[in-house]
Amino acid sequence: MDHCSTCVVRNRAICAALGTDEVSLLGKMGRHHKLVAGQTLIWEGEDSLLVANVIDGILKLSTSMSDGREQIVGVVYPSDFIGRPFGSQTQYNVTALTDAHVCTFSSSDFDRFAREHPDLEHKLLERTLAELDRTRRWLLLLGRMTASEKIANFLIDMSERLIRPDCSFNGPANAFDLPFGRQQIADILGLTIETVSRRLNDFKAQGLIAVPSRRRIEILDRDGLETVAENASQ
Amino acid sequence: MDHCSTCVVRNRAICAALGTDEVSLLGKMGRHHKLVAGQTLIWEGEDSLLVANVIDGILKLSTSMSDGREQIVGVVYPSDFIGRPFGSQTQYNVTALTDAHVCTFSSSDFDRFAREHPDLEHKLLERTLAELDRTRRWLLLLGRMTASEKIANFLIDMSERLIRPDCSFNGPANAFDLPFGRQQIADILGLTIETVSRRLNDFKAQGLIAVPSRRRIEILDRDGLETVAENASQ
DNA sequence: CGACAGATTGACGAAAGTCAATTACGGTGG
DNA sequence: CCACCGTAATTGACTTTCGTCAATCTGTCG
Repeated sequence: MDHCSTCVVRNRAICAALGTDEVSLLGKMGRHHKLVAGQTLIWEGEDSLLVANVIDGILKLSTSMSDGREQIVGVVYPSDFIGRPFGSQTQYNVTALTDAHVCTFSSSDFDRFAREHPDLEHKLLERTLAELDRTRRWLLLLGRMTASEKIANFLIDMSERLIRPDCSFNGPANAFDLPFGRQQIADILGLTIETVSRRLNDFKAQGLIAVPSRRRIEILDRDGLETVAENASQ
Repeated sequence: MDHCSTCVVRNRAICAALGTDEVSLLGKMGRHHKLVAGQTLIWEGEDSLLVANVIDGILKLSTSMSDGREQIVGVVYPSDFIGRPFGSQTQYNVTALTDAHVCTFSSSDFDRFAREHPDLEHKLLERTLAELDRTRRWLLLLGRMTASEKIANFLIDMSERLIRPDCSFNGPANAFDLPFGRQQIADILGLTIETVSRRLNDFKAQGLIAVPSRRRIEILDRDGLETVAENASQ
């Protein structure tokens, strides 16, 4: 009955702030959910009714305009936290990119529990601060970088963040599968799929990367890619 | 000696989470600082040595690329909190846009104090979550909006956020002074000063706004401006 | 093997950037 | 109070980048 004791993210999710007794208290409030790829867990603008831990899978946070233009504003991985505690509305959609498992809590239950457990709130604060830093760096990418710079930075970022069956050290990977299609890459970088496709081919032609299949990326010249990421003109 | 008891932001800054005794403890750790317009308080990439409350004035948070391109990633007003607690590095510059007063704390002192005062951390968490929401909405603006849409949204945002000698209710202002020059507006919106200038003139020509002096904006047709903000094509 | 979504490629257009010249504001000092 | 100066902002001509639309290709899966 107590899923937490066997939970694969027990020591990496915010639950790591809690002792055995407390985590089982929290666990009793939580519900396991399976999501299929493409399924939306939380809708933009709806009342903030639930928060969740990601157990397995990858999800996107996105906002869109009335005419359909979309911007992905965050990507979450196993052990990451989802939702807006202490707030009335969630400002973005949360959608599974792959099949996923999440552990959901009612917002009000979670908020109450968190207020009674400062260590949990502290963990949440550290995560939120880190996410804010990351998001602010993304502003520079969206506001000031060219398409080539955006894509180079994106690839480097992915090579450092994917491959996280955590634990054992593994530096930046030079070959990996993206969990995104071209449209999603475009929605992350503020570009169109055509531009993403063209610039990727440029990189291929320059020998910086190889793209053996749709979602697979192999970085052949990391230094070169990093040069493009800093300053496309060099 | 105890500045806190007379502090104008005592009840709006994160200090509002603390009782009289605790705030005076915190106050003993704080240092008053005057900044002149243009002065940088924290440099991007340097060790995170201090955090601060803004007492008076407006400051920008910004990052830049090696060739000088700059993106403003945040703007802070009186009662707002500055800096990166619980972290090793600050990821952006903090620079005064106007003459300003801040109340600074050594990061390590503040971190220790915060961990001992859950209510303070909670306040900080709520602020950080709100700032993250705001920053994520900014991603949509930078990634997916046209210049006209960006500027219309910016003006509406400003009309709602300025005019905060707080307290007394005052809805969105239809006339206000921007605390930014054209270059700074460009650095917020990911544009050039020329484009900002041209689109502002378009709005003037359409009778949406008036620009009686360099930094003054008068919104003449808020509905029209909101229409442009949502969808420039309408 | 074939169908279909996803990705690529090409031709074209539009939006924003660049560079350069001009104008206007706002502060200073006479 | 007015003239002057320097910075900031505007304006114009031109270029570049990226987006749009349409056609084609490809790999994934039934």
